[in-house]
Amino acid sequence: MSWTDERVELLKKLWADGLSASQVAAELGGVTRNAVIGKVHRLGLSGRAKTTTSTQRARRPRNQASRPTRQAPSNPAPTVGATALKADTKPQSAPQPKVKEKPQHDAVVVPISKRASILTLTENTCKWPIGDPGDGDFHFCGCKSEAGSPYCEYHSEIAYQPNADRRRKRA
DNA sequence: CCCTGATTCGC
DNA sequence: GCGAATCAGG
Repeated sequence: MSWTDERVELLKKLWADGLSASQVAAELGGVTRNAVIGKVHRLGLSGRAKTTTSTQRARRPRNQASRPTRQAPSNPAPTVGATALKADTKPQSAPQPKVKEKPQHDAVVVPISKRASILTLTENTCKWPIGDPGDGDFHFCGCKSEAGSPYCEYHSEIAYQPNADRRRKRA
């Protein structure tokens, strides 16, 4: 994937918009965050606002040339539907409503939607829709989602909530 | 451990 | 020029 002008434009736009390199990479598709960062640097727009402008990082000392030939990780191709939000309920491990409440630290915070756009969604971002589709204010949760789940911790519970009354007289 | 960007270097 | 590897900080 070469950097076309449009690609670069979008890159700059997203970068300037405050999106992280990984976000931009996920949006662009076909590129890793490293590629994005590299490109950003080459373009000369590093450090848009504030970054780890502290220490000088550690420059490559040397002897890194001995790198095995493993630069082809075969792109797994992201599956972020950039058009329709298909309900890919694919709980491979059967989402059993376990009662093992795990009070780790704090309560599950949620109402903090990152206003994630359809493009910023990745494999590990909560795809919980917020707002009305079609409405300009429609967005997604965007929080960190559990591995294998399209939603974050909070929304997963809602999504996989066991039916309340299933004693519907089934034929 | 997850993420972030930064830098260097082989291609 | 490009991007992986690696680093370093949060």
